[in-house]
Amino acid sequence: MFRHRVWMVQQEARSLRIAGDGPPAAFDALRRHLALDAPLRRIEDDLAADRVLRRVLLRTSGIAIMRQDPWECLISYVISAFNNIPKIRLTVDCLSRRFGVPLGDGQFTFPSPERLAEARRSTLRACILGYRAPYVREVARAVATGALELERLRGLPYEEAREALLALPGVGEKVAECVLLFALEHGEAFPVDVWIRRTVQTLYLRGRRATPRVIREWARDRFGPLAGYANQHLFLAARTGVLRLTPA
DNA sequence: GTGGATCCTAAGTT
DNA sequence: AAACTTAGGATCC
Repeated sequence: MFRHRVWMVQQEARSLRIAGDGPPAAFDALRRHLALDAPLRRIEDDLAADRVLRRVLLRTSGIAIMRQDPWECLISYVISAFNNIPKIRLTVDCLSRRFGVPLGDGQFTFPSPERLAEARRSTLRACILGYRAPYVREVARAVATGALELERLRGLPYEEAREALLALPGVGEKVAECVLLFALEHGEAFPVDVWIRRTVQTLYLRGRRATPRVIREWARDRFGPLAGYANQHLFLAARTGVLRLTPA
């Protein structure tokens, strides 16, 4: 589902087949949403200058970083903290059913900031948010009142956009970097979770330990505007197990 | 082999 | 720096 419309997107050998009825403008918007316009050849050629990535790319080539909706992305990652993926899905589905707009076919849109901002804490907790409930509501309130203008962060320098996100409750370094990279088009963002940390330590630091902050700064220094793409190739390789990493 | 109790884990942040 | 909600997976009867 994209912008209140249901689309069929099917993976082909080296491309995507998109089906759905809507004006050409909506189709183009979906293409940009999926980042089908990203210059992957050039990006990967650049990254391949790095010895480690050159090897990783053999297994991960072809991925693009979607341009997600900032609001939906922000809330989703606030929910993701210290949580697991199946449960994150349950929560997002629950919130959509209770606060989203029904599309008539059994599906619901992601809830608006306004609806979440006025949600009762008890209702939020019913969606298994647990201790994150007040975070979600406060973030929703910041967006609903205009105290936080997410779209404006897109055009700000990376550091400034980052600071604005970190000021929100429930948003730490990792979540902020995710929103910067996946929604706000800040390509130098480098989210460090346990997988990325382990991978970087093993492949680049000879197994030596480093804090998330050190790793993030190291990555930005090394890969610049492509740090985010480097991150995703390393992450995918780690999670799909093609690197045979020893757990740290 | 199936079912249920129990323990552990999980896309971090405060 | 310890504590945090809680569903799902792993382990063990």
